[in-house]
Amino acid sequence: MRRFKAGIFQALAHPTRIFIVETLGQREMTVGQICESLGIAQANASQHLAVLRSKHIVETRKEGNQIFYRLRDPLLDEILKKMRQYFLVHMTEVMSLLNEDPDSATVSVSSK
Amino acid sequence: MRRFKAGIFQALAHPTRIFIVETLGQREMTVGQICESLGIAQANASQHLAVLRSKHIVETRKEGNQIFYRLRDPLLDEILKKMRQYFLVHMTEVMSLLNEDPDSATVSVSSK
DNA sequence: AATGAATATTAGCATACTCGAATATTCGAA
DNA sequence: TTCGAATATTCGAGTATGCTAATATTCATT
Repeated sequence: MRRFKAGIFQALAHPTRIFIVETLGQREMTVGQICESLGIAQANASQHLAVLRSKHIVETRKEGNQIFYRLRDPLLDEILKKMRQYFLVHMTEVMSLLNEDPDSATVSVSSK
Repeated sequence: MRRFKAGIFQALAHPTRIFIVETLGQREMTVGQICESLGIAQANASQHLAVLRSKHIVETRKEGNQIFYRLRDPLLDEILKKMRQYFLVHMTEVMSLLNEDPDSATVSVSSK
C-alpha cells in the first residue's frame, strides 16, 4: 500500500522531525532533551512526537516523571543514512536551491 | 541542511508521486504512460511531475511531441527499496492503521 | 500558417499542516 | 492531598497542498 509509505515519508517531511529521528537513531532521549537540543518549545516538540508516534516510528519508555523516546526500527535510520548520502551527492544543487527561491518549480535541468 | 532532506521526503510524501518514482526507477516513461498506468488526469500528473522536477528528483528527455521522464539518481530507488522492506516488516500494524482511522494519533504502543 | 496531440500552467476551492498560547494530564515529593 | 515538573492535548490563525476545470504552450503534420 503506497499510502502507508507516503505516510512515513510525510512524517519525515519536516526538518524538526528529521532531526528527532536522526538523533533517536543514536540514543534514546527525553522530551526535555529533545526540546533543549533543538531549541524549540515543549508543546511543539510534543506535537511532532505525536506525529511520529501515530506512524509507529518511535517508541516510548516511561521513567518516573519523564518519557524516553527511541526509534522503533533501525531501518529508518538506514533510510536517513542513504538520504545523507544523497544529500552529499547533490550538495551543489542544494546550494543553488537554497539561494534561488521563487522559480525553483520552473527549472527543468541545468542552465542554458 | 535538514530542510533539504525534508523537501525530498515531502516530495515523496504522496502516493501518486511514490508510484511515479518507483516506476521511473525501472524505466523511463512519458507523461501519457504515467497517466494511463495510474488512471489519473493529465493535469494532475503534470503537477506531481512538476513537484518532482522542482526537487531535481526526475529528469526529462524530449522526443518529438512527448516528454520522457526518468529518475535522476538510483539512490532514491534504493531508498524506496528500503521503504518496501520497512513496509514488509510492519505489514501487520499497517493493516490495523488502515482499519482504524480517527484515533491513530492517540495510540502509544500496543493494546493494554 | 492551421490543426491536433502531448504536456504544462493557472485559478479557485477544499483540506491538511504548523505554530504559539492556553489548558490538561501524570507522576514524584512533600 | 497538594504542589511542581515533565509531557500531552486542544484551539485558532496563517500557510501550504491537492484536486478539477480551464487555458497555454510546444511540436509534428498537413
